[in-house]
Amino acid sequence: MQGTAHEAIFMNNPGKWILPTAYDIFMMKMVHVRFAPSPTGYLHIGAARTCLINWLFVRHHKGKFILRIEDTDTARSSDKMSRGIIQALTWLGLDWDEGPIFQSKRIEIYRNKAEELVRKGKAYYCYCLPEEIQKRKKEALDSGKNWIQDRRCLRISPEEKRCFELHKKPRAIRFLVPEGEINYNDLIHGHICVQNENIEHFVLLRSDGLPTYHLSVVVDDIEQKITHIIRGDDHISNTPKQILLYQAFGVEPPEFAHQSLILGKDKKKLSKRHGVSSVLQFKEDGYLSLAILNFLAQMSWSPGEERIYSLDEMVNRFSLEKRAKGNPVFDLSKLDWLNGQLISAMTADELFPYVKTELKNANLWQDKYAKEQKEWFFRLLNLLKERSRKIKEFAVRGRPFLSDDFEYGPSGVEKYLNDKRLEELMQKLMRDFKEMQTFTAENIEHALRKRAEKEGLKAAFFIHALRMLILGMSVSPGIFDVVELLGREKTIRRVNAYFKNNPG
RNA sequence: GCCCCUGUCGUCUAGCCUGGUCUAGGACAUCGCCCUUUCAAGGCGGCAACACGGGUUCAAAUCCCGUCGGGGGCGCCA
Repeated sequence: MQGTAHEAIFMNNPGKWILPTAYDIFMMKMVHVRFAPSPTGYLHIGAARTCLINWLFVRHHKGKFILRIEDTDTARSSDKMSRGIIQALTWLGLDWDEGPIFQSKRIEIYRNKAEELVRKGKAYYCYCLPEEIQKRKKEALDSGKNWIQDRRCLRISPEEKRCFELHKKPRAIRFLVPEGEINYNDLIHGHICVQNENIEHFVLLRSDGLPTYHLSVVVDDIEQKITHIIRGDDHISNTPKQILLYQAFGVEPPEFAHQSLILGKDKKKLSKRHGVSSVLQFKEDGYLSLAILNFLAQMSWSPGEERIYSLDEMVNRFSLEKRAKGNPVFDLSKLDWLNGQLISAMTADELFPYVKTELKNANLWQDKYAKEQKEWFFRLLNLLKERSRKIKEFAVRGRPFLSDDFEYGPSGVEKYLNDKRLEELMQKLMRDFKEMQTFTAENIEHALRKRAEKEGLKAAFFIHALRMLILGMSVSPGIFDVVELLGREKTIRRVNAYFKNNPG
């Protein structure tokens, strides 16, 4: 009933309608979706994308979003990683309505469910050691046979079994895969069919009493009334196993949607190997969360025009059916562009907290930028934002504005500060600056061009040299704005200081 | 080896379901020009793709079959 009704609503298949009760309608409309990371590492970019897709879907359908931490692999999971994942999600702005629910606190429940399946004859005890199975698997494969699972413990004699139990031989619980085939309709891929004979008798409960992924995920998804499971393509082959489990528990399976996997440049599934860092590393590197979100969302999805979308806009436009099936390759150049677009479009006010953090890290921050020099500081932000692609660049490009402690770029010195008459000419320009009534960009430009004309030189001669002298770099915002912002006194002081320290 | 998924410019994608309007559109990157004071930004332009082979059809990127390529899975990991 549930599945059919969902199909009717979400697959646009009105032919399948049957009359639901009021309760059914309520349940049908309430989409329950979960994001279930495993805290065996930081939240990496692929997982963040999965979370985003789930989040967009559930917000679009005004459902409930559950965060579940799948930490049944006690050896590899850690609290620290859980906290890191939560921190990353918070930074991205992907909020949840329930949880985090830790599976490690529910072990007893899974254990009982596994035993229940054994009692029902849908699962069985397996006394094989993992090493034994591995050996048998290798032998089968080496002799050219296909290996699924030899189901040895299904056939052991009662005597043998009694003996194993007597000696307390460790036992796991395996699922007894019935004959037949599994069909399901993937919301992204369409119809998928797998023969049960190709599904191994997978383990539900390990010999140490801890559940495996398949068991815990299905038990939780049932209990938490998950209606849509949206995850990576790497789970496609797990889905039939899980559907089998739903059937064994007598529950209608939810809808499944498997989305493409992000690939590295070598076309392999993106992983730590590719040096692609955690979500939080992107934050460190000066990316804005909205840029990351746009970047991730627009892999396998095209919301329309090529631009930045707010989360609300993405939520409105989102649809699983519009998702592309092919695996996208991870390429930072678009992210950089997106980030640059965002920065340029931000107001100084919006930029302020980000840049403040960055400047603090670079030891360039002073409290006066938030107080008496706030207006000046905002002017600086507006000048720098046009040509910045990452927040980090504000510290680099902004340094000579904020501190006298900066370097002179050697190639720029070589190129623009080598003229024999430079000092003399610059002193003349500085005199012009001193005589100026109001020190504005307009007046500065006028004075500089006039000076150049008098000396029979191109304005560019003064412009490039002046930029090097006062900023130490050959790249900056428009020089007249720069000089105005830096101020008359500091400009003259820097020019003089340079010649004093570099005589001749 | 077996099973499943997938295949449009270098990259991200639109188009595919509902064949003709596709000499395949956009964006990023790249190249060139303009603007100019450097770098960006902006404007204009260039390069660049339907994996291949069969079919169906008056007509195929679009439908069917096959081949090849790519990815994922085949754990007492999740």
